[in-house]
Amino acid sequence: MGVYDFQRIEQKWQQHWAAAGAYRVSNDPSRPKYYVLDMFPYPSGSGLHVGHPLGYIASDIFSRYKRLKGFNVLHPMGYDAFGLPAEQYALEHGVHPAVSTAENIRNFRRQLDHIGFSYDWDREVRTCEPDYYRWTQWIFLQLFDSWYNRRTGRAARIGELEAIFAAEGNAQHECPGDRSLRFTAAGWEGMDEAARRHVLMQYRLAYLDYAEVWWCEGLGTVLANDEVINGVSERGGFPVERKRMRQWFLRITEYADRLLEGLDRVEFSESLKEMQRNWIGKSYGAEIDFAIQGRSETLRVYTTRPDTIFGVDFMVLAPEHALVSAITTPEQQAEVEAYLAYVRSRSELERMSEKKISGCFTGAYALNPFDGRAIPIWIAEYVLAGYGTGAIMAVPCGDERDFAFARHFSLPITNILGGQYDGTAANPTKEGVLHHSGFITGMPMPEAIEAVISRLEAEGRGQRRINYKMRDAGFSRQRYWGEPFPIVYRDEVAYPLPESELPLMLPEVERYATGPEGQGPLANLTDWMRLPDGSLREPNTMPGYAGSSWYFLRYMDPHNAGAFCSREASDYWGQVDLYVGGTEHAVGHLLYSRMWTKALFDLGYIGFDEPFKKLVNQGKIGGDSRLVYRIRGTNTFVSAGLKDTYETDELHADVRLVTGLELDTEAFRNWRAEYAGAEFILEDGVYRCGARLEKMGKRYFNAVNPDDVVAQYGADTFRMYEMFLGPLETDKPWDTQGITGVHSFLRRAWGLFYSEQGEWLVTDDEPSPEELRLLHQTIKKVEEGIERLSFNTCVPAYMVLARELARLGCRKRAILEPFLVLLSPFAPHFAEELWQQFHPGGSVLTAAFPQWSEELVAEESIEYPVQINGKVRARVQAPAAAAPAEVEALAMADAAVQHWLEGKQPKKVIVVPGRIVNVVV
RNA sequence: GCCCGGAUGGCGGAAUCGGUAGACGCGUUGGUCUCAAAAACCAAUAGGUUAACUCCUGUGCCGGUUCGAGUCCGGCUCCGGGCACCA
Repeated sequence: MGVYDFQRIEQKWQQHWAAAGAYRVSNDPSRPKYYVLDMFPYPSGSGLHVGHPLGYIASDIFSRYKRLKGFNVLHPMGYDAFGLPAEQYALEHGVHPAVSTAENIRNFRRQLDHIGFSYDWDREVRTCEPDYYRWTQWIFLQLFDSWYNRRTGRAARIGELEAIFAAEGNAQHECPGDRSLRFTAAGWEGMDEAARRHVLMQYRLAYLDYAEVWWCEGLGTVLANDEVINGVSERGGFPVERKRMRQWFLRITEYADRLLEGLDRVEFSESLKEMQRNWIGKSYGAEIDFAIQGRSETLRVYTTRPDTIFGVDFMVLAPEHALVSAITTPEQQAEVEAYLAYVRSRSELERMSEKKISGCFTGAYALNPFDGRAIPIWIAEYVLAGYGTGAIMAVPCGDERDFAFARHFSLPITNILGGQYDGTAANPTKEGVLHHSGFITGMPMPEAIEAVISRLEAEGRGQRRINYKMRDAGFSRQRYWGEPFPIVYRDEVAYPLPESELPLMLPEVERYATGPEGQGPLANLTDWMRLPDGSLREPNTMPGYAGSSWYFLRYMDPHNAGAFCSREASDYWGQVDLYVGGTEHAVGHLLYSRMWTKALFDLGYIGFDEPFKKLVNQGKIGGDSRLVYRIRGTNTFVSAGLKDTYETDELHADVRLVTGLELDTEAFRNWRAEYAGAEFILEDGVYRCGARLEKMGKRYFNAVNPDDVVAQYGADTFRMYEMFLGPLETDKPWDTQGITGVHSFLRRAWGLFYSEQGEWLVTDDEPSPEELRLLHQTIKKVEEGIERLSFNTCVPAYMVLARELARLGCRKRAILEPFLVLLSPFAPHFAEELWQQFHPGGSVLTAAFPQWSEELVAEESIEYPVQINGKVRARVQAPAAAAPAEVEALAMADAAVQHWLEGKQPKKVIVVPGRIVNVVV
């Protein structure tokens, strides 16, 4: 009892909390709620290193603090358990993903439990459990059964759309899948079931479409862009081809504007909002129709700069553009075909990374809609088929890419910028006046943009248009370990599975190999694939982000067998008040979950349309690697200081074999078989390692396991130290040495309560004003620190208080009891153990966070620095309540001040109450 | 190239509203204790200057606003992150 026996204490309280269900939380509408969420982990096989729990610790501290402040806090944890790594492990080792995933989860849980988190484990979710993915499938069906009504700006039921079609056709509701699709009520009436379903599919929020993928016959699989090099597969060198395959998509593009607008209503970091805005990539411009010389077709382009239309010197089509074959002249035929063959051989990845200037003239000419000038039409891979109309008007004097292209092919360049264009580089300015530009000559550019669009619209040659970079999200994976689609196909038409048949269970498979035609492994299960009535199942599965797009809702009502989450529960818990996680999900998970939330809101299932009110991105903890230097071709290692005299190879040594920089050479020999016979060239009798900061991870042998740290110093020290390392949001290196400072703070704090002999030292004496002031200053600092998530500034506040109390010999209950409450979010086991002495059978978890009082925080007297002409020359004491005039009088009477004034009269004296006296001479 | 961040002792960092720069911890140095070492405890620790009291310089660089700038404004440099043929 005398010394701080953290091992005994922590084990005792972790067991006690678990047994008592101390962190169980109920949906209690009579109490104010607060929802603190961590991004749930993917349970990988390698377990946690000290970088992983950083965000979990921060959110745990905040949760505990909010509980002490009287909130009913929802603080859950679960696992994002479907995904690729488990399936690859299955392929290589034959272990069922469910088995390896369960094993990994057990290991994660064991590690988490040692750190003393306050999760309500009764609410745990696992995305791979049928009770969970049943609702992932159900939400997918809601998206399938919905369309986005652009007139009301929200999703609605597909049945409503059918009624509209029957009444008036689609004139009021442009088809997002095919803008040219037009039909009347009579047209709808005339369609058969399959045709109608086909039309509806092009409106659905979850829809089926054909999309191009790389198909490799030799491997019998679809390959990702990065697996294709120079037209052959990276593995095996088999040829690949573009193949259109049926894939599911989410129509997230319909939500682009609301995803942008919603960012103004949430507290995310500016950089993260910017990432999302860039990803969505909204741009304002116009579509313009160019006539093609001698042909009836028109060429439609998208541009953000319609004002530069008189500077168009050539047109460029994407190689995949539908008009290419039609407009190519016989003379250019051979050249165009050769170019298309070249483009087809290049992967998307190469196309984007190499950025070669390449292209080919089609022989055709477009006509400028205003001055009728004939403009050559080229094809080039720098124009992307998937953006805008897949065709551009090139203005080389104003666009860098067009300029480079014109230079490369020696095309003439028209100057519409006057003196703003010098002929050596394009000038993309939007501030200037147009030259040689017909009816807009002399007009400022922003004005000209409007003038051109108005005229185009009046003449029916173009229209205002907004474009987005964001594409609809691919939702099919040719994989096994994911949610099966609750869909059946009859005559190639997709129908939803009835709700009563959910969940559609993921069937067992013998092997995880890809199915025929690039389909998922499920396609190998012919019995499962074909239903008794002859309809077919969907062989692919949903992507990893399906389950993670709504998990924060399930925590609110995790055992509900009748709904994904009752409206009652989601109305009570509402938005996640604080969401903590890494930036790696900036444009994936965080966009998808925002979209799903908006769709569920539109359909009336929840009452809010942004899932996360405030988001904090914790920084990464870097690893401090240790390097050893092996003389090339030998098994002899040379100490860092002497390495330059030899030719060496740098290798990583496990950080656990090194103290400071000194290598335990014996342990190093035993570490791995290849080093068993290692020899060492020492300096000053020791082997010194080199050091480098890099990512913490297995491959650098610099990962520090929290289990080891907790075993040596305890969970409370570990928690405090992780916070003490620096601001939550910045990247910072791990330094195992530094932990002793925090650990000895806890030991000293323990010493305030117990003597070394184990006597309880706390008294019931009245605290002195100084002691009260110290306490209240600390309460204030800690409260303010936690509120603005500056956990790193709280730890020094505790340290100063403990030091000062020790100095004063203060062991008074009136001070130490609130100190324990203050400390409990950071060091819960420590606080709980000592709290027992004050409240046997009670718990610090249910205490109230102490209030600080302005009166007690205030000093009796304040020391004012006195600046004379900007330099601090003296300090004077003044009563805290002194008015500025009194402080000034006291300062002027001070001998040191008079000395510095050298008899001169001050011109001006500024007294900032409580702060400073400034004298200008 | 574009868009966001950031730069403070030997190191991690603090300074919340424009008001004593360097809290707190690590490391280092010295001391106490010890046969010795470790641990623990105490003291010093931005740089320069001084026997000392002092004084000067100092928050990436240049300039500005202000009685007063790490903090605000203008112009750079470097580092980190994101996006990248999106017309």
